[in-house]
Amino acid sequence: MNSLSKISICKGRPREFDLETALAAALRVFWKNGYEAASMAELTAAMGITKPSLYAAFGNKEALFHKALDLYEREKLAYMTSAVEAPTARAVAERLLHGALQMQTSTCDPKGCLGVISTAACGVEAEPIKAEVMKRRASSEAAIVRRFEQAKADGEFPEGLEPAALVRYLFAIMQGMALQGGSGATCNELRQLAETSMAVWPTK
Amino acid sequence: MNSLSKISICKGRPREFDLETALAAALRVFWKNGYEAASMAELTAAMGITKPSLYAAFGNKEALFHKALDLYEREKLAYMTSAVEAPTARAVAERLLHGALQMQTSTCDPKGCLGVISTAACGVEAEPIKAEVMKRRASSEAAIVRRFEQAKADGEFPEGLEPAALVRYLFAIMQGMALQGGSGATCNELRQLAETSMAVWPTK
DNA sequence: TGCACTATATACCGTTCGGTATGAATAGCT
DNA sequence: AGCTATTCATACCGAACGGTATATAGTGCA
Repeated sequence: MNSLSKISICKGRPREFDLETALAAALRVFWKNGYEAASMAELTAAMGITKPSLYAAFGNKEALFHKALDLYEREKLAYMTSAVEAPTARAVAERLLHGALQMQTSTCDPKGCLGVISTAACGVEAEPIKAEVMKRRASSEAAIVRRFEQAKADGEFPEGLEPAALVRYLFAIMQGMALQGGSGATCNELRQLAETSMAVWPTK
Repeated sequence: MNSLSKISICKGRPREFDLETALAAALRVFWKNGYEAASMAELTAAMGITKPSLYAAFGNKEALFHKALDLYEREKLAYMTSAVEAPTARAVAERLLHGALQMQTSTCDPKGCLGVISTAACGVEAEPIKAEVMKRRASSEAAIVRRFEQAKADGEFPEGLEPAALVRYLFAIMQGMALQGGSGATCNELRQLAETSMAVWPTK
């Protein structure tokens, strides 16, 4: 009878662009300019679609940013979640700094960090964006803090070093690296920064 | 007779606002929102003057920002120039971190750092702003590098630590502190960050 | 074929942006 | 007083902003 087995789903005219490809293009624009400075005109130009298509497919500018942020976390911030699996706190820090360094020295991606850019400056209209990014960063930090508490229980840290403080310190370095990377620092300079950070990493 | 001792100078109608006060108000707006997100409407409202008065007194938005940046460096970044007078590299770092900490924990100033905010994200129109801020930061960094080279000659550093790399590392921490301060970190958290940084500072 | 549905392209919406023309108001100078 | 110079307040400029109405084009289904 009614054969709804076939995945017809869509009755109307099929869209002429690929959602993921367009989203990736949007991500690059947000990444390069930040949320507010990324105009709909530049976004649609980079995505190769018109404004009505964008709004039909992604909702509005803010919803588009959220989906781009999802893609960013999924593809570019994977090293953060995998870093906690390192055997020691020092190795965790090494993986994090190495991952951050690779992000900034990649030749095919924009410089800087989307998260850093989005929380640094914003007008009133971008406050919810900033809040969302801060929330996600907090959950990333929390995961590393838990890992470092384990490391402390394992006796990896000298006296008086709190895991939460050490994570904040480590994240500050990575944020500074992203900032310097976005401000034209060379690969060598950033590598020196990562190496210096590891050179002073506390040992028991 | 002709008493030109009095500072007459100007013939026309005297301006009804104080230049320095208005500039300080503008600085706070730029500091809070960044260059692009600070609209002329918000600036004039905070400064208590109208748009034509602003343009007559300061030129345009970009010139106003430059003058606000001058004020910022003069009043808020004085600790950077005085830090180099500290007796050791460690003391220099301590002063810098302490100064940065005080900036972020001040209750009467906006959070974050104007320099960090201005270099993090910007559209094409703010590129010259970003370039100017980067130039000024580079000169600040250069002064600290020179001081650390002296410290290295004095044998204050362990083997293999380059002054330039150490300065970049230190600035990354301060930039990260400014970012976290602008993202709602508490005073205690920022103090922990500064203390952790000093706790791991390299000793010979 | 004709209907229902969706994506497309163009042209437009109201608002806000940075920046100004204009005329009245207020001062010093002669 | 009268002239000149400068500031003030209002109202306005063209351009760009995020977002949409509308009409056309392309698909699956009956």
